[in-house]
Amino acid sequence: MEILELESFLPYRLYRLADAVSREFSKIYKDRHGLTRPEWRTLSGLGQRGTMTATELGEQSAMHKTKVSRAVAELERRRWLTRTPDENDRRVEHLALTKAGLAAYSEMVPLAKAFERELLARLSAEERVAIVGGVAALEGAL
Amino acid sequence: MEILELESFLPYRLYRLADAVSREFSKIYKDRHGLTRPEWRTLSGLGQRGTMTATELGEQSAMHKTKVSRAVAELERRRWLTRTPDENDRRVEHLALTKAGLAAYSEMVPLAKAFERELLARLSAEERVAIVGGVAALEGAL
DNA sequence: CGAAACTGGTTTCATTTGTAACCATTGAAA
DNA sequence: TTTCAATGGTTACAAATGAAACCAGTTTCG
Repeated sequence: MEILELESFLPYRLYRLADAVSREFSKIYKDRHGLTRPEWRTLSGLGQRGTMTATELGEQSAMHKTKVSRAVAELERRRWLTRTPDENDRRVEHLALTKAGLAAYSEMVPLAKAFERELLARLSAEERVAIVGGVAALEGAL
Repeated sequence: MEILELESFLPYRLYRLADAVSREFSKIYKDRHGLTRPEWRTLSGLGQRGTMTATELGEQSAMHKTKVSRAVAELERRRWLTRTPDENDRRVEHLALTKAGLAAYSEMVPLAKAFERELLARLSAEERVAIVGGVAALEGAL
């Protein structure tokens, strides 16, 4: 009978790896500020781009619109972001971080960068090229 | 102010990639048999190894014991696996697939392999080496 | 022995998620 | 211009998850 070796099956390995990395990284936003992953991505997206609509946020950070909606609601509750209705289309809201939101963002950015740097630092130069290039290639293949 | 580019941030890219691949792959076990990921992993683990305890399953497939417990309960409900109490330690149960479980497993294995093959087929030989090697390297770094 | 401490596995409860239905508004078509 | 499809965003509900408490059974060690 034909057998599948789970440990070497790419979808499984990829998922397990991403899960482990993400779990480790989540400490930065979870332990410090009690953010969920969608909330972190929302904060991060707005910090990076300045202002975005919920739909744009969903596209940029690969989140379903319900996740975006809930994350935005929570960040608003914390007064980390504000909504500004669009002039022309009253369905649309432009989101932007408040001072408090920006403060949290700029506190976490260096930590995030350090995390990535230290992760990659455990690899050789060739391995770094391999993982980054390999991920890019697979992304492109989808 | 320092900015983080989410789109090129490795933890994010890795997670998004794994999520996309996993989502696509899940169709094989979800659409066909209505299995969840933990259930699929449990089936797969037992199909591969023949017999395992819940704890071993958790180690092999990187699942929390509550996930294993629930997945095993569901597969048992379907009569896809049976439990046999251990002779010496009455806390332990040895799990094994029934005929029906094995049938489902051997039906899905070729589909899983084909999925992986077709995914990798979209890459060049160098890219394949890169992704597989890169993933292995990062796994090792954790 | 007999009281911890530990381990395999299940259950409970709160939180997170996904799907689908929904509301309001806009754009296209008749 | 009225109707119908599409779009931005929220909500309701069911299912999946994680953490911690829990229930046997086992081991350790005074």
